[in-house]
Amino acid sequence: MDTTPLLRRLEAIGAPTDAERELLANLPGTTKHYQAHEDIVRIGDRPSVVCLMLEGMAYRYKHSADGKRQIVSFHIPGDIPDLQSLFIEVMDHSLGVLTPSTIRAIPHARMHEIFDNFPRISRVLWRESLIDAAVFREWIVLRDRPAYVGVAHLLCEYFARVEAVGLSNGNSCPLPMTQQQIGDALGLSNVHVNRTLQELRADRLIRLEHGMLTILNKDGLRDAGEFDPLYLHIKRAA
Amino acid sequence: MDTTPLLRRLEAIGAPTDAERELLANLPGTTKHYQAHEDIVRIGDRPSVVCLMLEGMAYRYKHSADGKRQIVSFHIPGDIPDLQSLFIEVMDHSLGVLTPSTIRAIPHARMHEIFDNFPRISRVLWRESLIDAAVFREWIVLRDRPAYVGVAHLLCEYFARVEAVGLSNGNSCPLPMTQQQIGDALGLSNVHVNRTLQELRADRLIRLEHGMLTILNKDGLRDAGEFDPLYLHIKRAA
DNA sequence: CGCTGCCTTGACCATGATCAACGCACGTGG
DNA sequence: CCACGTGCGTTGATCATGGTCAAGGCAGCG
Repeated sequence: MDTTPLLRRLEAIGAPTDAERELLANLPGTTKHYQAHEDIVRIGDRPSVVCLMLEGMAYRYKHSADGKRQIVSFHIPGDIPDLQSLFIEVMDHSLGVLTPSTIRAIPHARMHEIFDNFPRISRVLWRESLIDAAVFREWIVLRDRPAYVGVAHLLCEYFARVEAVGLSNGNSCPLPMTQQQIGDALGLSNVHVNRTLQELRADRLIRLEHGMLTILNKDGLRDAGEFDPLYLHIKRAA
Repeated sequence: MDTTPLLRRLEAIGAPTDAERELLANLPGTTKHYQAHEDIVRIGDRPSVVCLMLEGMAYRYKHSADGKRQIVSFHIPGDIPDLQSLFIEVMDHSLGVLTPSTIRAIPHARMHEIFDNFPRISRVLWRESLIDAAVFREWIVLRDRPAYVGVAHLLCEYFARVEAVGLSNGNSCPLPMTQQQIGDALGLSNVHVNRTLQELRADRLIRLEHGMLTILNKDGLRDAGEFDPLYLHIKRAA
């Protein structure tokens, strides 16, 4: 079980103890694999486990009344996208995977034991859930910005998060979402996302081929996306 | 110090112990008053206290790059709008009040002591912060719906939350926001909010006068706003 | 009694949706 | 090895929701 991404977050808060490292290396629960487009939990479910992402990419979504899929977040290794199920019985949204993914399903009771025995882990996860909320706030604001800003911002945020868990390579990282899915996240049509990405390419800010994103001009993309990473509250290990 | 709204939430989770009631009646910290439009904390601040709303109404906001105010949440008595400052050093948004308000400023250290001594309070507040996030998710989706739906939804949500802490009166409650502020929350212009409210009135769904909202047709407003309160996870005391 | 903030109305305009069609790459089976 | 199917990206044409600008009304308050 590769829990490196989660360990990185713990390291950013402070040096993990041996007991904490031991815990992460031997997390209780069972490892599961999902095919692309499968759902992990659905709205209305009452889960008894939480999912730690080990590999792949997941997203949370709802459907609006007219049937459109609305993506509210993307999740990468190290995230626990359904942590809320520990404290809230019924799911108010669904969680699916974009790419073939591996997760660790940890029973709620085990998580509560971990909270009792490792208060620092509990604090890190509470903090993570508050950052989750900070990202939602940012997306609320994003939905009022023009498409060019929104797409650029999404790419900046995504890259920053992927980089923070060590899954980027220089200025490149995998970008497994389709243009349709980017649109579902930003409230744009796939057609308009396409045109916007073309603009970003024409402006020499990004390259996008074979599911790989390369940022050609980091400052330019940041400015285009009005991106200030403060709200991600990313800490780097000392 | 009237902590009835907060007590209601504790009651909804389970019968509070005498010690818990005692704690709520004598929360540490200092009581403060704010004038309408004053800010409690600002983006970039590093607060050393959290604010429990006792009276009035607050809101969290950011400014987008073009200078527009973007409201990301409204807060009513019983809320702790800046709970995140306990775990995240720097504020990534601002918190202000809409109406003259009374809050209890509780030092972070006191809050952490409470968490250590009253684990159930800690769980309730973690749960609250997750519901906070659920509301943000709903607002993300809302910003992709037509104005008529958005405004109706906002009113449904607001009324449900106010009712849950016992501050409504039948189908009426105070609605202290201006149309401009409703627009800042939904990403609409004040002009369009005005026209949308007129439609809702013409459709006999609401009455709105002297800062009081009256819901004339609850089912109708719910349908108009595509409102399903599941995401608020409101529990009622048994 | 006059300000000031908020609500209201009208005219015009732009961003991005929708609809429709085509291209293109990759995977699968004949 | 090629033919076909399918999912995704791309392009063009038309349209609508809601923004912007500008002006007036109205109520509460000093």
